[in-house]
Amino acid sequence: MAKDRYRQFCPVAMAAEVLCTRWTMVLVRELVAGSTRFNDLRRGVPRMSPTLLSKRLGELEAAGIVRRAPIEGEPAHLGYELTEPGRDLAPVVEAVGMWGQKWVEAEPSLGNLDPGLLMWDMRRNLDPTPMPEIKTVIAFRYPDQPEERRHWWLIVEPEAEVDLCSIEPGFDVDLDVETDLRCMTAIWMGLTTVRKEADRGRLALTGDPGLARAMQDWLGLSPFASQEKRVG
Amino acid sequence: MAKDRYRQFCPVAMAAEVLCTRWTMVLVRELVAGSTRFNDLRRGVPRMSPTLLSKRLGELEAAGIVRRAPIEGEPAHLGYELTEPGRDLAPVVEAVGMWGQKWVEAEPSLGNLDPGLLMWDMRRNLDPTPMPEIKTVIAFRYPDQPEERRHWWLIVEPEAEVDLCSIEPGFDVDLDVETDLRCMTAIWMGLTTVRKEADRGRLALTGDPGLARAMQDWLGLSPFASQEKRVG
DNA sequence: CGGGATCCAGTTCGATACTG
DNA sequence: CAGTATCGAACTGGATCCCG
Repeated sequence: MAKDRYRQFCPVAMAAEVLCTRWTMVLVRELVAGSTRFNDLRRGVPRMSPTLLSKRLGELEAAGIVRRAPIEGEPAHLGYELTEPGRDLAPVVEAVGMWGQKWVEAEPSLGNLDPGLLMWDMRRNLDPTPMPEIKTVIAFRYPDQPEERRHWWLIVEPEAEVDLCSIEPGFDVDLDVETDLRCMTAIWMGLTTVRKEADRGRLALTGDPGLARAMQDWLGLSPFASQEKRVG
Repeated sequence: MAKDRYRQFCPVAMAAEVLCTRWTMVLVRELVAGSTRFNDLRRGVPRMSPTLLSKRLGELEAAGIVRRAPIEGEPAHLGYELTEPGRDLAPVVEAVGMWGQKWVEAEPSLGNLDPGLLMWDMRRNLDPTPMPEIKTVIAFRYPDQPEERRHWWLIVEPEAEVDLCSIEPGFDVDLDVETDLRCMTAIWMGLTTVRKEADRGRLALTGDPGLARAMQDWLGLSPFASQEKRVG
């Protein structure tokens, strides 16, 4: 099957041969979102086996979508970098995601909860602008989750990438967010808001009141949150 | 594998679960292009087994993308009709196709020649506006193709669907087009033009001179022909 | 002819373990 | 950190057959 694929000259078919194999679209989303290291990519597609991830990356490289390039600051390691054709896949990912947000029912999506994925996405989209310009630590607690996936910390420092930990980082916590994973995911997806859920008592904020009030602002939502759902 | 798929709440992943299984994107392209009958769909995805086509249509129905509906004029038969979510996949198909047209090299595409597919697509996009308002028959001959795929006829009648035959329809032919399949496909894809190929002697037009002159106009090109290629 | 169902062989994928 | 190795399970494609 590897050799004879759709055998259609149509560009949709030619593109689908590369893009519409299992996991590829999700992997491309990770790449477009900015991950370049093998293990960072793994965090974005945790259920994909490393074997298959490696294979898919090889296929994307062969298709000219990614290229191996030294990781910034670590010249010894090669990461996976999008080429120009690869970056140009952003509209494809966007179209797929917008369609999904609009037409896939919320219930099945919220059946696929994963705190690691959620926190990894939140880490990426967090907007420090409305936060104080000092190191800020936000703790998330999901009491409905098993012990090892229950506690997470986001560490925001001016002029640096946001850090995500799943083990106590040892710093003072500025804001503590306690909620169930489903609720936090729904907020992230734009299906509800911090205020609504706080008012309903499904989300508790403890600590810096200013930080608590601004949560909806610094919490960057999913890139697709702006698209209204039309179903379920 | 059928039950546990990506297990990600991300809309890209939820959409990809339905759209990015093998053949599905190509099938959706056919549906978006307007085919509704099982056997019309087959002509658009000739290398897909009927078993798999049937299965995929069932999945699309379960996903709310198509619905069974009586075929116009044939109430006894049920066709596959796009629902509103299904019609809303047009931007996704468009994004994928535009990317393919822009970034997939021409050479591999032109290695997937198929006269049946090409003629089926041409039938669909032919624009009768610049043609005389009477029944017009155009014959295509591909001398490089095996006997049974060599001759094709498009029959254009005012106020009717364009008809495609692969057996002599018995009507007078108004224009005869003789070329190789690769050349005709490249024209259809917007990689070259009727005039260029005629000048190079790779395409011969015999019959009604007006019809011949206007060929580039009535020959509707691929929906992606307007996107310039950036590679090979 | 339209619209499938069945069966079989060949691939691909997922889970887990392991290595440089 | 960055991948390979392995093996059973699931999926795909092709051929064939069926039914109204």
